[in-house]
Amino acid sequence: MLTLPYEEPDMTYEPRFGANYPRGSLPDLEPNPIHSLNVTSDPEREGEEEPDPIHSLDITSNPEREGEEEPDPIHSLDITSDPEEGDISEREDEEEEREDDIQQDENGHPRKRGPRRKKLTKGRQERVTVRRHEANARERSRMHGLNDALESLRKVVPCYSKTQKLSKIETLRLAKNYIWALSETLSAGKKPDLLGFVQTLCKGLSQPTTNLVAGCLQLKARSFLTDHNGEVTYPGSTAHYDNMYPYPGADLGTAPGQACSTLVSGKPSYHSRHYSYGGQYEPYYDHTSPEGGREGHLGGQISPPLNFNGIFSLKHDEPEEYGKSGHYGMRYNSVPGHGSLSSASMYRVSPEGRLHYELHLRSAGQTHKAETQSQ
DNA sequence: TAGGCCATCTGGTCCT
DNA sequence: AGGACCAGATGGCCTA
Repeated sequence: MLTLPYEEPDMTYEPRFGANYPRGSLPDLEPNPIHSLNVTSDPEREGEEEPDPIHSLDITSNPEREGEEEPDPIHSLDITSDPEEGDISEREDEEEEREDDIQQDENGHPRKRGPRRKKLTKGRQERVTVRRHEANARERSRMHGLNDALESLRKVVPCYSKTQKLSKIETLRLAKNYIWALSETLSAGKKPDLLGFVQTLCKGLSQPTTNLVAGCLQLKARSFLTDHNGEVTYPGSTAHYDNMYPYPGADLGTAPGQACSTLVSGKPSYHSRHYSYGGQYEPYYDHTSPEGGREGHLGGQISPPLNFNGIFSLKHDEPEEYGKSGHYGMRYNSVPGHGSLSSASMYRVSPEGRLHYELHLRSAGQTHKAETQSQ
């Protein structure tokens, strides 16, 4: 629901292997044989489940089989080699259990020929099962780690709510936009344009996520919606701009009405939304968005314009306060006496506490306290 | 009920 | 050889 087709050029691709069988081409499955581990295909064994035509184990690691035809497009169990085959008694055991090739498949077509199948011994079957279970556990653990990292990411992107979590894909998109927006701010070397910042933040996000971010940022989503082409549209009134965010004029060192009046009076457009914050800065949105607003410049490459030979430092205080409220604001804080804009600070504000993010730009000859703060 | 999102299982490939 | 990584497949849950 949250996810809309994003601007990834093409999400479809050629699979590396033959795993993507058209579902229609598969035989009808039992109600739920899906993930069972089938290590035998002996149809005579009573009381056992039907082999899963999809996920049954197919171990064909015998290098001698290279170049042979695939034994079966569906992963039927076919264990044809075992590194431990040197054991004579086991070999005899296998010889007994070796089954003749089934001459016909279920459709009456002759089966492909290949190495004669042999059934698993109990011990080997157990080993296969154990290895599979271990691999499953590792995979679960790996995915949990991935999800943990994603959760960490959720907490540092501008909109975080425990009650309404961003989906994975939206989290990544928002994070990318966030990085982009911050990078633009840094590369511009001037105080950020709030509206533009939020617009960049919401580029390509789904409507629900845009609304969520808007809610978090106390903005009206419609004021920075983008159209189908990724262009920002302003559907009419701008009257609500001045209550989009509680503009911290004091924090910015400008009169409260100063920047806001620019917001209201100026018809903002994505390419001309340069608020004057005192009028001392040149327009800096000469390029646009993470989503290819600069045709021919990035050539489809989506990467933030981070330069300056600088680094980010993200100071995230009191994370436990985070998420206590679903209502956050964003404000920017100038540092008195830092007219050079070597440092820009940004807050996420909740009623309970203020989270202070400081962006420190280290450029030639500049040293900032970020370096002295523990990471 | 359809669609989105997610967790999980699974097997192929790559890497150490 | 074994683990990591990846992507396909599937079912469950939730929401509009």
